[in-house]
Amino acid sequence: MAVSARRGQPLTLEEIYATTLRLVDAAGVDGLSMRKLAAELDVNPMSLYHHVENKEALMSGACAVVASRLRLPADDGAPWQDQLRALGHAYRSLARSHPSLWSYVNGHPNLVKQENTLWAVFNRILCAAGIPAEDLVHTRKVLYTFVSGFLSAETSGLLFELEGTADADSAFEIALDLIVAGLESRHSAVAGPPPEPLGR
Amino acid sequence: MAVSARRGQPLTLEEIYATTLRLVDAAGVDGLSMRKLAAELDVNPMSLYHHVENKEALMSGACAVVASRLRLPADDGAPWQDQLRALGHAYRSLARSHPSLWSYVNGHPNLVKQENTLWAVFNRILCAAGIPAEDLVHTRKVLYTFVSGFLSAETSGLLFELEGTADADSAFEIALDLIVAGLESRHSAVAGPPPEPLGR
DNA sequence: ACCTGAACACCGTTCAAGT
DNA sequence: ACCTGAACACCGTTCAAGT
Repeated sequence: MAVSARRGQPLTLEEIYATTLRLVDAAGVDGLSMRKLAAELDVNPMSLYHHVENKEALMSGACAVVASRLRLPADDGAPWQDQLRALGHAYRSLARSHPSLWSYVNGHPNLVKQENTLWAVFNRILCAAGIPAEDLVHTRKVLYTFVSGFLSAETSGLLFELEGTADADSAFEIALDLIVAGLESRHSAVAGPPPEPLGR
Repeated sequence: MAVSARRGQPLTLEEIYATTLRLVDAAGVDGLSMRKLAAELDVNPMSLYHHVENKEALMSGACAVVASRLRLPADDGAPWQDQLRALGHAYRSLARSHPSLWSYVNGHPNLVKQENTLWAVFNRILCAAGIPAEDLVHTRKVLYTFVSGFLSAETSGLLFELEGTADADSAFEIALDLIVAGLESRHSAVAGPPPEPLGR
């Protein structure tokens, strides 16, 4: 055989990550091992190390594949409240696409480095909400932890059932309501014109 | 020897959990194994199984020990805003007492079952905040995920430095500000003196 | 270039045996 | 009652060897 005794074609990163995600979705992160992954790919366990440095890099790559699928809402001129909610929904649908992976990375944040594009969109919306520049970074971080916390609880099944989504759906709306209301009352928001920085 | 060839006295659950917490604090949850714990206790690895069913039960017990140390603020008649903030701070100090354990349980929520007393205090405060009964459960769950998310990010070092706590401290105040403001504006609050819109 | 087998240093856990 | 040693079925990873 030219390439392998067991497979007709060489391994690719794409199929490695795709199979990783399939296994994690099926059996959770604890149910994934290099050896099981290799078996699923019909390959010797050690072959994986020719494509991926180690298990941590494998997980990190799988996270990057998922993160790249985030569909950031464009700036359509809608009120910042609507744009913030749209961003929240986009993020939530990403988390729900791979629940086990998501609840895992929440405890291993070094696995994924957030893309600048997400922060840029987030900043733009918070500016439109009238958040003063000096509070922008802290406010963004806090809101990020809020929705991460909700999604961690949701994807791990802690507080809301994963099956009947109606409960979690309405809870997420309440979460967004609270965030929007909090931002509105703390900083007199201005929908259309550019934000005016005001002290607190 | 009456009890053991290596130790003068039998193992106790107290020292097992205390040593578990010490190891987890020092090396993280991944740095803990039944074998290392046994070595630290100067005991055969298999002796542990006489006191604890398995590793999951060990972790669950350690979590219960920590959770039992939560000092719930009493109802002192203060405005609900202050009581809510006090509850948040009590919870945060618990999380920060064992950061590695805390960020671990966030992804393994089945390890710890929340005590009714926490929910009872939480409910009382939200009632004082004027949350209608039909929204109470959802609102409580959402707020719980918010602070859990913040503390998960803090204890895992994702967004805030663990060393200089000033950054995380002020971020937590912003988080509480946002929550209080969100509750105030959504439901006309009805407790004690009128709420003051600015936190700090 | 890509894959493999054997080997190493770890795991959690079971079980029969010791005192 | 409490502890132990040997053993089993797993891990991630290294390394020299194969094509």
